[in-house]
Amino acid sequence: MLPNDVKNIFRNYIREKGLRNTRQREEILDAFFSAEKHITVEKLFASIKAKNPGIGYATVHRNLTLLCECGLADEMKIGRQKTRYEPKFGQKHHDHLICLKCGRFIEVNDNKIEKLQDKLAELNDFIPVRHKLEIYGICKDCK
Amino acid sequence: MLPNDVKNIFRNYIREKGLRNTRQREEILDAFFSAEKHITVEKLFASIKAKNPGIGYATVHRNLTLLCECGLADEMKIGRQKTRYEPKFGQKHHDHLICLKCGRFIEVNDNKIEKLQDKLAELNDFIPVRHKLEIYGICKDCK
DNA sequence: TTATTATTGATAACAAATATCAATATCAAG
DNA sequence: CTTGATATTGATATTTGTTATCAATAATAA
Ligand SMILES: [Mn+2]
Ligand SMILES: [Mn+2]
Ligand SMILES: [Zn+2]
Ligand SMILES: [Zn+2]
Repeated sequence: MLPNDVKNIFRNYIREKGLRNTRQREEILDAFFSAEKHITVEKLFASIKAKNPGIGYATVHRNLTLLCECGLADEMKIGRQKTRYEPKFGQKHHDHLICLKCGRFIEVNDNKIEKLQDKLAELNDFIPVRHKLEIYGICKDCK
Repeated sequence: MLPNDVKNIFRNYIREKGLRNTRQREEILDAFFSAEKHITVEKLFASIKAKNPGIGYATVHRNLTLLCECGLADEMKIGRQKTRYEPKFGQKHHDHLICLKCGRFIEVNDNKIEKLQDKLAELNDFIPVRHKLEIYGICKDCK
């Protein structure tokens, strides 16, 4: 079961925008926060469809977009792959090590790197807003 | 005019693979190394077509792929944007600051960051192969 | 010069993301 | 609890960027 805070963020966002809550929305929210991180629409759709064959792909897609809008999800594009989504709630920023063999995502954070990035931006008279650091290589299980 | 080394790398690669050199290939090579960095197929195609209306989009695309294969170009995907290509010849690795307003790419390199990345990978029992660091924000001309 | 076959350019096919739309469900108001 | 306005859904069409196809042409080696 997922924290009530998460549900409330979503429900409040929906109400505030004059939208409506639906069975599908609750299902998608639940499934998304229970599923593997960095999931594609396709996979999330499949997992929901297993229990609710009536669900539509477009509905899942649309609601993932909504989840991004209200800050409960982040969209990520890795190379030519399909867009992935990762649930976001009360966790700080992180970067990824991505295994070239098995595709595993390892979440990492290095405060020194983050600080140096800010320095680097400043040095170039550049105001950093967000960043993406991906290290591709071979994970311990694959070597 | 571009260094003869570049032309030779391309020509040698072509010969070694049993391929053939063509007027279009020379044109594309020239145009690519004269054009703005981080260019899309579409833009490169347009710039070539201005002088040679007969050129085909697919030909430009195919040859950019060839250039990547022989190490004279790097492909880069930024979010949902079209694939970009950047010429590569005798220059070391760099990362990018990307302006959210004007789209400008600023090339940067920070050796400390690179070292820390390797450390971070090692700490996770991960063999780094390549990485991508993009810092999005506002460039000095846009703020 | 000739034969072989890689290349080209036009266009078709493909895949992912998004838009469309009629049927349906939500929910505020009475 | 109805009812009416309208947001949502699910099926499918459209769009977009990329890649494949193929007949005509051009590049190379013999
Ligand atoms: Mn993550
Ligand atoms: Mn660059
Ligand atoms: Zn792995
Ligand atoms: Zn700018």
